[in-house]
Amino acid sequence: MSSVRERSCLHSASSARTSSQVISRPNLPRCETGTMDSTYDVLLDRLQAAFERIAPGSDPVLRHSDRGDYQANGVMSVAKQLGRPPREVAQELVHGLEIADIAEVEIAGPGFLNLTLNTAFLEDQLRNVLKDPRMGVANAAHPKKIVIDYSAPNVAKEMHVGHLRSTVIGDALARMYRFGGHQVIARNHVGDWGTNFGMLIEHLVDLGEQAAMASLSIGDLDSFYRDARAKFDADDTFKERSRTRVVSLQAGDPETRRLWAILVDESVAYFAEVYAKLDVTLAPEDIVGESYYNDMLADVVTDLDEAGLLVESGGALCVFPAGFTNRDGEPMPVMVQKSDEGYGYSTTDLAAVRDRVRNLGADELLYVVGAPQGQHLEMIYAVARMAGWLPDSVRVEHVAFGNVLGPDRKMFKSRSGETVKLVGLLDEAIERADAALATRQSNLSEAERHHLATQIARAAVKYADLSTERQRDYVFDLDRMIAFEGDTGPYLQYAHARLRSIFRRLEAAWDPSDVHFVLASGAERDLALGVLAFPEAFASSLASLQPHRLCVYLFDLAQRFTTFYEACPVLSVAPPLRDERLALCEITARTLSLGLSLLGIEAPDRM
RNA sequence: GCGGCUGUAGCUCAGCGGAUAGAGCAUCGGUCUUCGGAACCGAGUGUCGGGGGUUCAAAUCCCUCCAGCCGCACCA
Repeated sequence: MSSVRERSCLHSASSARTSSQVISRPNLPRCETGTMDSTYDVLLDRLQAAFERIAPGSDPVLRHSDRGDYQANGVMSVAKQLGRPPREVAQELVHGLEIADIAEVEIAGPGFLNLTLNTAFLEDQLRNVLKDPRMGVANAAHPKKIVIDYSAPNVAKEMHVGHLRSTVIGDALARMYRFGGHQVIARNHVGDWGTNFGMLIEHLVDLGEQAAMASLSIGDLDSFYRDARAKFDADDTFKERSRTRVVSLQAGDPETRRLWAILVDESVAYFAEVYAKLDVTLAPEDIVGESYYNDMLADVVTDLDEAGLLVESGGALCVFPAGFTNRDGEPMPVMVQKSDEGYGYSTTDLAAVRDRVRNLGADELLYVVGAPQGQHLEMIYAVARMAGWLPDSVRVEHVAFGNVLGPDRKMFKSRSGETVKLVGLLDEAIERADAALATRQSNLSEAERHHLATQIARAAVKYADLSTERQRDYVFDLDRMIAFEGDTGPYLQYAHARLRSIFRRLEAAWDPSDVHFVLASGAERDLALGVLAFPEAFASSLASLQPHRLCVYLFDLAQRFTTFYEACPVLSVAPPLRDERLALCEITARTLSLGLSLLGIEAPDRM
């Protein structure tokens, strides 16, 4: 029944954050170039050199630790491999480890290497970060071209919470890839083609162009679609007109195309409003909808035919990739041409793969699409590989995500059982943030307050979506996500605003180039270690295509800051110490701001 | 039936082969004449869905069972 392609599905579950251990990853992609090496990379280099001498190819398994700052867990497996006692191997490793200038090493337990970083080394790293706008993250040495398919709303249909997930996750990944030094090509695969357009265009004709445009331009897309659908189901004459209209559309009839363009233009203008409200980077030129591939479809089928892959089945032309069976155990088809000779979305998706690899030169294809599309995409990849359009050198990932659930833990629906409009949720979040701001004494103007409320609301909604592991479903709970305490976007913004406020109150100038880091207290040291872990968190988050890892890191950093903030006065202490603490604040503020920006979240200076 | 995802504290969730499983919320108790209290500190609770297996080491990998959600050709 639902007809327009629903790429971004609704539904899924979720999760939390914690202390620094979660940051560490084995085999992180190296930060290849840049003005400085990240703390993790420096440590890993030294350890790898020592491990290499004893067991070539072994992994030190470097992780954050609560026993030291870091721990290397690789000794035990190396010992096993060599058939020697682990402690003995650890001794030998430590003996050959050139690391005294950066850390102290202690062998513990069965053979763990606990590493405690020297203050002098931390100072070096902090000074580097202080003057590095990239906060220690290097640009990729080998930039790749990444095509990210995300958002994908449908023409003449409302954007709902499922589109929220695709849009927010896709946008965060796009920002992260760009920051990493890669070239991102965003592809907003808008549903602007297909049999539904017969009915939509006829409905437009019935309403009259002006009335239809008025209806669409106020964002009343759902009722437009619903009314068209109702007529289609109830009225055989209308149904017949719709079918005829589809044929005209596909035949390129100018008048039909003109009417179609009205629907597309009005919808695209509406999408642009939603994107602006969400503050996502998607631009009009990123919209490359299904219709774009229309002219390539016949060619796709021809290519498949020439490759000898086509099979006729029930009058339709299909490809049967190996390994996919239906509920009767029979092979499952990818139908590339229907029995009425029309094309379906599979053909469009194949054309898109071909276009993105062949014409755009993509090194990597990402599909930020709901989890239920998984099998479909797998089959598309399989056929594309069979056809030679998708070489092994091109990485393809389905960046799947779970559903957004309502309070009842079922698919998020309004009281009347309809899908929930995305703009409605955003507006409600803005209202709540605005009301909360209004209760605090502030000298903000109405306009300033509304702007701030919008920033907070976006942070609340986006962070709630991003901070959970993608594949899980999560419950959309506005109260929880907009709370200013706990693991929320507004909490992170607040931490940042407090930091900025310190600098506003700073009366005398301070010289960042002449700061000495003593890190005398635990809170200062913990904060320093926190900021220095940013490159790891970023690399891990990007490599796994899991923005929630960056969220977990930022929340941990914010907590380290507030602990520091309680324990360590900044402005009221004398210069050497004051400047050190100011520097820590400066680095922390910039790291929070940068990290949030990579998630598509703004960090206002005051709130 | 086949395939996919999920199952960790009262609730929402981190934990991606390592040492005593961690956060937030909620609860209880503290701090504070606030560099912005939208804060901080402390306390408690766990058959990591069950059962096998691999491993020096398993919430984590493999198998199996249970529960929930989702997908499986002419809609996209």
